[in-house]
Amino acid sequence: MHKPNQSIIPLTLSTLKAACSQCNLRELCLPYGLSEDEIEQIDSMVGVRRRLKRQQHLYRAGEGFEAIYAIRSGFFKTDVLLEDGRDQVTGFQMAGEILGMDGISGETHTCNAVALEDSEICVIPFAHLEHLSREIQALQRHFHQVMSREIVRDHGVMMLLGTMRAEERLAAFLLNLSQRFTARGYSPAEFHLRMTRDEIGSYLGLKLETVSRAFSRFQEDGFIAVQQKHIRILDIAGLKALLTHQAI
Amino acid sequence: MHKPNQSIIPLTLSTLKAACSQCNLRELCLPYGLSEDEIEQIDSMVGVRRRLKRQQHLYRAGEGFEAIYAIRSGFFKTDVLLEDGRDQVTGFQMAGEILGMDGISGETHTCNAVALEDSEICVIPFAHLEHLSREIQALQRHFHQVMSREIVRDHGVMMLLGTMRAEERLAAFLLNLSQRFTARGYSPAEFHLRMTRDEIGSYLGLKLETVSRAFSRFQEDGFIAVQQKHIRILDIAGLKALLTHQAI
DNA sequence: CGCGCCTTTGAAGGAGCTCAATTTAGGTGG
DNA sequence: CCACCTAAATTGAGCTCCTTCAAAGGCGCG
Repeated sequence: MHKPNQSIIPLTLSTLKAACSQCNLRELCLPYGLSEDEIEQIDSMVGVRRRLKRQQHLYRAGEGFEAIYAIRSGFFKTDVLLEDGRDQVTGFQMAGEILGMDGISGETHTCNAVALEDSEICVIPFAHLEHLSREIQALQRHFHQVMSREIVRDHGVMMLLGTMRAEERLAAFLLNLSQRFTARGYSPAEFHLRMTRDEIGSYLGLKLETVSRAFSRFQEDGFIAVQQKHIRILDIAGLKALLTHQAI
Repeated sequence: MHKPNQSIIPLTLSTLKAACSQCNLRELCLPYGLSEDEIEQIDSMVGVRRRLKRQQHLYRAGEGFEAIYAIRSGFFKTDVLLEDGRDQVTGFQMAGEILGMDGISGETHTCNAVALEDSEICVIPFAHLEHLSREIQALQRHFHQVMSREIVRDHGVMMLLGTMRAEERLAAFLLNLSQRFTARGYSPAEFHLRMTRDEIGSYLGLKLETVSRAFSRFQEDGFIAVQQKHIRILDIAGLKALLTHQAI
């Protein structure tokens, strides 16, 4: 069932134990206030870990759905394809976030998930998750919240795509990244983009040239310092003002 | 807790019995193959019905979340608001569809739900739903699928907003409505739009004038016949071709 | 029957796209 | 370790599709 080109970390006693109870991303993936007992059960829910190299697919649209995935380290994008070849990046995901929920509704995944850097994920067989969340109320609630959060996030993207101009979209994008990096203990102001201008553009409904121009404009205006994929935010308030002070 | 201007249909024994087991939308709301016993349990999950008049809010962004809602009859829109006043319609919902899942992630709803015609909804207290889906596996699975379907739908809208030109967006919109009306036993080719050009435009990321022009263009080209809110699709294949034969 | 809201249509303007050329960075093999 | 090579990013110029602004027409509701 697993791809030969994806390295599987076998479930020894020690890696098993480490699955969730030892994981420093626990507060991102799991609810608070679980008992020792419950955490042990959840540990056993995580089937295997899997490492992916940059540009490897975690899953593809059309593949059978069996599990969802928690990102332990690394960075992903998800995208959907139209028959005529057009595609759209639907999201960028980082450590502690969940991938694969698009597959629950049908038998198969509806989008592709691709690692944008070498990454490690925890495989959570979905049948097992459903079984456990019938037993552990906090887990059930948490999973529902994770799915709902994805819906709310999508609404935000729809708002961005539907009503914002190019520079507002990019500002919103940068602020969102900054906030998520911060939540993971990284600098809010300085980070490396894992994706290309083209991928940013696809996500934001813009062409890569427009993204590039907006970056340059932000730099001229002193909001950020850009050097290729390296971003330093110099004026967070300024970026936020771009969003609220609606330019029509 | 309920709004004084919303009529509540009290839960008498007869309305209760009618809740799901007698409902002709059952196959849209609920999984197949439930036992008599399970359906009875689910019947009891539906708290009350509520009628809403055109333009009434079912819930508003910021209101506490307590229940999700199944549309028994009528038509709704959901929209999100930005601080600066811009808003975006995130969806149109019809009979058999579920509203309110945006509220699960936090304590409160994140969007507004407004009836676009006189409607009737079933209130499903969320705590009750979670309780029951811990007992009835098919219900649990079904609810997960409903949430996942919403995520997949949102991805489709993102694709539409991110990559399609105006006429493609409108064609996709009409085809989607047609397909959903068909699934409900209505004509695939002839229907009344419940929303204004402005609301369609908001949903599609276009201005109302652009929507109007695209309607006129479709009529000129013989794809549809429009008279205000009344739509008759004359050439479904033509509309579909607009989507796949990517212009550019 | 009149008023307001929704819709349609026209004309001009602009934001972002397309096409194209150049620069830069990162990876690879000698 | 350096030179090469290719993919990614930047920047410019012209164009296009959608928006904006404006005015007129139509439908529904009180």
